[in-house]
Amino acid sequence: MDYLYKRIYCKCGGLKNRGLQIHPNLGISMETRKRKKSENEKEQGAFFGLNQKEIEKGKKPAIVQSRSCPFYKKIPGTPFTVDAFRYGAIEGCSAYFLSHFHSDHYGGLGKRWCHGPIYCTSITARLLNICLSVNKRYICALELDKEYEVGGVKVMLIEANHCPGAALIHLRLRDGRTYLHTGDFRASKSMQSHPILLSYHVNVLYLDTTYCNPKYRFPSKEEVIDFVVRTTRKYLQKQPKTLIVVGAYSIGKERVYLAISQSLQILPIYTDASRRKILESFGWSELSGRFSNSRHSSPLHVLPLSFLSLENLNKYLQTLNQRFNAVLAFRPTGWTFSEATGSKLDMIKPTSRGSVTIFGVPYSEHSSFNELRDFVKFLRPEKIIPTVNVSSSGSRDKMQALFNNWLNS
DNA sequence: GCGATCAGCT
DNA sequence: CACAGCTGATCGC
Repeated sequence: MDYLYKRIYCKCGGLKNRGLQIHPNLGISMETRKRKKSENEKEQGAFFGLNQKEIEKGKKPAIVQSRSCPFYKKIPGTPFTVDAFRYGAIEGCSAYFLSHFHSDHYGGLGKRWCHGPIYCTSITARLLNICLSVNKRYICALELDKEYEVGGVKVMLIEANHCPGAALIHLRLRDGRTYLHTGDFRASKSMQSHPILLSYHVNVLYLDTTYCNPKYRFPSKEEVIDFVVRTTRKYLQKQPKTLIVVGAYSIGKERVYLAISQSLQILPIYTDASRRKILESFGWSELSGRFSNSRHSSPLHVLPLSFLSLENLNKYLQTLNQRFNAVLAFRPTGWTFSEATGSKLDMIKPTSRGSVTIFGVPYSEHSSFNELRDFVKFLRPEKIIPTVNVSSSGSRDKMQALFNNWLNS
């Protein structure tokens, strides 16, 4: 058991950052590395800030130090960047915003960060300290829904409905212009009643366009949670000695297991020490009060998503010697290929073998296509700068055509 | 050995 | 598929 546990999901903090400080001498050696052939290599190079010479030589932006910060991470007219920590010191940037604590956004942060103050929510601030050992003197925690002045700009962080600590960044410049950077977010109707979004017209919107394609339709979080709870109840009725497992990678998806714990009164939630420490740092009493140290006495376990295979879960079940005789696992992923919409959730077919059953559920922490469209139509910004799916001109053009359509109808 | 990075993978 | 990592290889120190 210990072997399985340590090897598969307890590696020194499990959730620790792998990407750290840029090294000044990483240059030449990287060029020898294998590279993926790409048709629009040249175009990508230009987009990601390689100079023309480098592009003509066929260089990819593999060298961190020579790769410059893409334009969409810089906020014009301000000394700010957003989620830009992997480019060393950025010229003209005196305040580095971090929208939320996921590695593709905080990449480059670590104990040696020294390029300037990092502005984020208090949950994200605690995670920077706990997980990445970022020097406290660089961390500036801002409360949600409170206006601050930073470098002559009025700043407000707004709940992003993504992972814990994720924020939208609302900026009001001295010249009267208003910008909104969504970081990663899931747009919702309730966001549309936020006072600051109702008070100021947004000139430029930096938008999380992860699912900016009509094929991305999925149910609300509430519908998925309801499905998970109903399914759990059904399995427990049939087999009371079922172990419930919820997969998760770093932070995010907490509501899924919290809802199971709350609605089924199977109080204790078991997870490993490193994840527990992180979850407790959120300061959510309804969650922190439910943890158990004992794998054997808790019927609800939170395990790394990568661990959720039929084989692993079957082994895991064996290690809990007789306490449980079946496993019901949920794999909350952004989007499932199966066309599971709100009304079709019950059509989701699990994979199962022996006494292990795994359900993939479309619990998304990004906006669906329709949610994105409704949010943009509500804001009616003059300009939209997508921050995701920007590496190919094809997808950029497609998105721009959609934006034009939304704003002109 | 250790930290940092990337391609490849899921 | 796409998310948000994880793994192994490799490099510099």
